[in-house]
Amino acid sequence: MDEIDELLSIRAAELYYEENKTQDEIGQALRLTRWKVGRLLAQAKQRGFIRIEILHPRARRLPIERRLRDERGLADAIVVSTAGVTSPEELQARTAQAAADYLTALRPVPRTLGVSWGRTLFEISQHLRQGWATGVNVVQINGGVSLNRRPGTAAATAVGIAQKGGGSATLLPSPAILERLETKEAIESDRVVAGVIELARSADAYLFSAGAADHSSVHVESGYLSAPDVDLLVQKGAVGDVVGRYIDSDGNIVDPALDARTVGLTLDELRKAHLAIAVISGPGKLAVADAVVRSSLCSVLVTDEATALHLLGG
Amino acid sequence: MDEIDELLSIRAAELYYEENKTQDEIGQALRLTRWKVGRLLAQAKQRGFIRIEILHPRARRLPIERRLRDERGLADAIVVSTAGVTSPEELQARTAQAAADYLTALRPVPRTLGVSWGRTLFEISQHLRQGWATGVNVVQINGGVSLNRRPGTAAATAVGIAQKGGGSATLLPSPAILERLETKEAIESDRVVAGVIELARSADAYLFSAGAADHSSVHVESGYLSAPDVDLLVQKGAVGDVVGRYIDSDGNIVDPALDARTVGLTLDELRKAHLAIAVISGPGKLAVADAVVRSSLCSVLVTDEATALHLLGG
DNA sequence: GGCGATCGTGCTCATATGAGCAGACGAGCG
DNA sequence: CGCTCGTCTGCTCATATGAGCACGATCGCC
Repeated sequence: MDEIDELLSIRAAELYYEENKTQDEIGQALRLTRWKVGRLLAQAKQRGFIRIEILHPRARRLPIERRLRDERGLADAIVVSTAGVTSPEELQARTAQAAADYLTALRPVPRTLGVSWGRTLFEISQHLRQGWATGVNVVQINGGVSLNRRPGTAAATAVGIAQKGGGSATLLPSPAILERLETKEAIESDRVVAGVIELARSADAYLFSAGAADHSSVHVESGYLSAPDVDLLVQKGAVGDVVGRYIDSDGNIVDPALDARTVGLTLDELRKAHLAIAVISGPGKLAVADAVVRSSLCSVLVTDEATALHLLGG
Repeated sequence: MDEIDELLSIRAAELYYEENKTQDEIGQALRLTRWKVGRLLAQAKQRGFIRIEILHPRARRLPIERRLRDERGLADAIVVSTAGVTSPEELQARTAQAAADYLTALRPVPRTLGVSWGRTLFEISQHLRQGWATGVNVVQINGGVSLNRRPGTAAATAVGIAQKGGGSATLLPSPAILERLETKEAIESDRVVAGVIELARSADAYLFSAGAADHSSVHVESGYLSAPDVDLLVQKGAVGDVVGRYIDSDGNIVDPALDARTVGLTLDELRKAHLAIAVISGPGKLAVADAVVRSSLCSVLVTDEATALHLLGG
């Protein structure tokens, strides 16, 4: 297209989209036939001169979702729009809302839902509506109730999701990571704990997030790991954690010894699940998000536009 | 509209604009009639959820132009889009291009065009195409050839516009501002100078910019005024200058004594013109732009979107 | 509880738009 | 010089969309 046509297509686009004239009227104004106008508009679109944005906190990006499904082999993907986002909190809220919406619309409704805990999960629980489901029982899939500095967040998450969904919550009464392997094995052989883990294994669906491998991690905040511990993990290639288990960029366990002291479902159990919903968003989690998707830890991903584009761009 | 309809309208908009489904298909997907879908889309537009932007350096904002004409009484207005602008230089270039386009499309073609000089005018001269008109003679409307540090800019502007328009340029061989009133009167009574000014008065159209009242002014740069002079003018209420004459926010001359020493067309002569095209853009010129429009110094304004919205918002 | 006002709904019909096609035009080549 | 090929143009026709209308539900008011 030469410059004259390019300019005409811009003039046509202005009249069409900003002044909502018909293509015929534009044709008269610019001394073109209406078919020429239609073609100019089509070219303007195709060449990317026209950008249509949907400005709404609940807006999604369906074309990106499709690409994620097709190119990254996900069963489903939910991508929230970042248009008009001003703060990290807003991004987090939008993603949590989208996850809550996805859960609410999920069919068939899971009878048992396995959940992890953390900031993201807690926010999802808050965005769920009272009565989002009827009779959904919730079970924790990794430990972490007791040592939390902000007590009750882990429990509140599971209980909140269950209560709003008209079911009950089953907590996993165990720390996330234990100091000694023996203690971990002893705890796992406890009848109650073993029962909870068994229940978690039988869940119809899992909902979890992933943490970045840095000092802002809930594991550091909760006291399960120290800042130097995390530095060491990063040195070994860790990009983040999923249900308390640190993985590298290929989704492999970074520190098997540490992993053996971590209570809850294993990553392979997650991988075998029919429905594993990961909710991961924010610029700090690009690497983990990629690792999770690359290693098929989730079948469904809820994320933001920027993260999604990163997953597709690499 | 309740929340459920709001969400539906967003879903519909996603399917319509991002997935280009027909309203009928969307109706089937969301279990709505196609008429309902059409109404949801109309509401989404009307409530501002849908934003359509035209991303092109030559794109204009016609609705804003219309409002400027209607609400600020301009004969015509050209508003360039700021979408995708990354630097002040780009904004300047877009505005200059728009002014050049406007001149080129101007009918009837002016036989004599009065021009001021400065950074903006120079850039317009560069954006004009060879042969933008045939036989347009250009005359300077205010003094300022000699003292310029970057010599020749003022002359190059007028000469460039004339040469590309197949005409000749008439320069005003005088400083912009003289130190003594007597000198100014002597210069104006010179046969050549008086002849040029007489020619300028008879021009069919005027093209000029406006300067902000600060130290970045070309008058400071050219040595006609010192920084403290400008500070004093600001103290007296100056918001900027037009053809070398400093005005307050109502368009009145700030310092009559200084004005009497300024060579060129007077502001009232500009106001009486049939066609006075002001080209003013950039965040530093909001106040002058407002003063120029408020006091009818121009009949046509070429500006950027942000400045235009400022003119409408106050 | 009856009644009108108001709103939302799904229709009919007119209009706007896009797909596909036949002819015109011009560039490149034998 | 004439041919062919590809591109662009303006058409026909099918489809998508929007305006306007009649109906029924809902609500407030008496």
